[in-house]
Amino acid sequence: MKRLLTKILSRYLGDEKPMKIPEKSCKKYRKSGLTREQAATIREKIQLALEEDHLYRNNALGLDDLADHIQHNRYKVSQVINTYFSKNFYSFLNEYRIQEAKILLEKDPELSVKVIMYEVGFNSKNSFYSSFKKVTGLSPNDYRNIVGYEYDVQMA
Amino acid sequence: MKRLLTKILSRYLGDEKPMKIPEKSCKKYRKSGLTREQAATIREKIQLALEEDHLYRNNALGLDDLADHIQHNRYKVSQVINTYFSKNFYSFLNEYRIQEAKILLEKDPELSVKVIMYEVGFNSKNSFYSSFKKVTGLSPNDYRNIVGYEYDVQMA
DNA sequence: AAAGGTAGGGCGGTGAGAGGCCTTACTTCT
DNA sequence: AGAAGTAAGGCCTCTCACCGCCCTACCTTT
Repeated sequence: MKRLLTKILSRYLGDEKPMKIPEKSCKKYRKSGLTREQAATIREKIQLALEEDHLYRNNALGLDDLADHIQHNRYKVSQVINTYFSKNFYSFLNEYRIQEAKILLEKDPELSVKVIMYEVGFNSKNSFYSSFKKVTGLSPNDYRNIVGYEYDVQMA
Repeated sequence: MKRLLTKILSRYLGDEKPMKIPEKSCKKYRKSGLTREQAATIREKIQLALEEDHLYRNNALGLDDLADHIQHNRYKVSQVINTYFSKNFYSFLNEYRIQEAKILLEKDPELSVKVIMYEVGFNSKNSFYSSFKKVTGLSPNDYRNIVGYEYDVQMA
């Protein structure tokens, strides 16, 4: 348990997700024929596709599939993700997966890590672990334990 | 008419379409994860899509649509066209269009060039003319006249 | 005036390279 | 022993910058 606490101190503090909005992305838009309005539309559709339709649960989802789903050109979809969210496609996609994984880890302690991994759209342990660590700074089980611990603290 | 004859002499002679098969394309295949068997499969599907389904008549056809139609990754489809047929997507596509245009020009002298152009999948004069010239060496009307002329000669 | 033909701008395709995913195999922890 | 986590390597997808084609609009020819 001490080990976990040191992990909290070293990595989990101040982890409130910067979620930085790009400020000088307008210049980039000029490079291709993508208007700001169109970019905003595409952005919303992308978010709907993931948040409402949970496309990320499809473990074979690719950029083409997403572009298909929202009926927009793949180049533009890629560009919007890159410039607006400052991420590449997979990083963007996986954050949704990890987000759901975190919820499942907290909500249902009986679910194995493996089951959760498949549930949220990953196919392999390794991908899941590395993505999870990249986002949260912790491995899935550590995260589960720490969230449980913090929950206890708040109760006390 | 003299002008047409000089055009025949200068550009139309020996126009029997080389149709060169690529010989050293194996090297390129190694670069990506595309096996020769897969490439052959994709190649056949591409040809079926165009020759049987006449996809080229769709005036908005893009690489993505073709890839969708035959259910293969767009990069692989592109690679097969590039390496196997030694052409880029549009050149490849347009040869099918021009091929049908030539037939229509010969078969039905009443059809206007514009109608034929739309019929075979082009949207603009310019694209049609330049593509047609690239393939046949002549403009559509010249081609029609020359073919008619040669036909008359053969009759005589 | 209508058909044939020619020049710029934007979208789409291309190719090389980076980075992520997946597989296999190994180590650690319970 | 089984589940969790890590590491290395191959394959595949995405990305970025560039190039080429298609389209709009304007001349030229008949």
